Amino acid sequence: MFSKSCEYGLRAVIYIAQQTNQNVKVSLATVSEEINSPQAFTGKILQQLTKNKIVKSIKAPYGGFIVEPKKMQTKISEVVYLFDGDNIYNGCGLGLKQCDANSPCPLHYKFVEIRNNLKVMLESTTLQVLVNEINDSGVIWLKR
Amino acid sequence: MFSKSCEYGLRAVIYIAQQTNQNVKVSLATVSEEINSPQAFTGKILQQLTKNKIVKSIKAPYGGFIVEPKKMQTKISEVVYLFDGDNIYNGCGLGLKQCDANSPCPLHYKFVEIRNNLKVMLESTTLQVLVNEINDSGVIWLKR
DNA sequence: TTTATAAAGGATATATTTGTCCGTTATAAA
DNA sequence: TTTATAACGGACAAATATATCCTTTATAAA
Repeated sequence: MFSKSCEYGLRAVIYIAQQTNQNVKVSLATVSEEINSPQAFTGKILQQLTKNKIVKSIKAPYGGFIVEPKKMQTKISEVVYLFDGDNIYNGCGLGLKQCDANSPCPLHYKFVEIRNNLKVMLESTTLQVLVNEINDSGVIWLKR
Repeated sequence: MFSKSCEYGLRAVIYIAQQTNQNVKVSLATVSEEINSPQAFTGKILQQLTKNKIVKSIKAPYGGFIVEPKKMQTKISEVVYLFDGDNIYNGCGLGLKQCDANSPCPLHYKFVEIRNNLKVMLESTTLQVLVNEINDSGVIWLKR
């Protein structure tokens, strides 16, 4: 479904958001450990999230990553877009460049609903929403 | 969503099924031309479809590929499974190995419905269904 | 039986994704 | 001001996906 980069990116940002919500700043080492991802590669992922202002990095001793309050409104779709673009919910299921109601591929109409559900889900789910749900349930599963 | 191999595989098998339905046997050259895919690579794809009995190849002058009548009941999910496995509708959206109702990732429940819709769609759509729809609409868009 | 045709399949090439290594940079704390 | 820490970023490596080339094999038709 998503690329590895995107999966790691989503797990990382959700983890950081949840830790920020507990007033905890987390280092790369901690993130990669807690989401079970390769550390150096996760470093690159976090750089992308930082450049795009989705997370904030503190470059210093006792530094690390946080999600600033206003960025808790970040939609999951923005994170997905950063790593994988919008092909997953806007592209043709059979890989055609041009595929719409005017010249639909044989699976076009069957895909429309599914892809739209996915899009709506990704666009209606913010980091804050996920953090709240995690807080309510008490457990966070991001590493197995 | 799907790999290139899977996209080519789906386009190819749909095209061949539709041509078989018109009593036309098609060569690799024709298939790759009509679905706009690289010929040699498409050859490998067709070999996989042949080995898995989804299409039948006739290795001879004036040979080519057809979909045998009983294979018109092949589900799209079988083709997808052949190339991409079932991760797309059975795997965790965040890439966790273990993710279910007992230990759900933060997106688990939001994904359940979407992935299930996809699964149902792929499992309820047969080549015959698509060929009928193509025949009804009169046009087949598989190459742009 | 010979020949021409088209698929099969092995070897290889290219591109992209995933992943690592290591020196550089910023900065908090001593 | 010095030092230790943790992110940054460039170069490189490995794995996988995508794609090509060319020889071999099967067989229909002449």
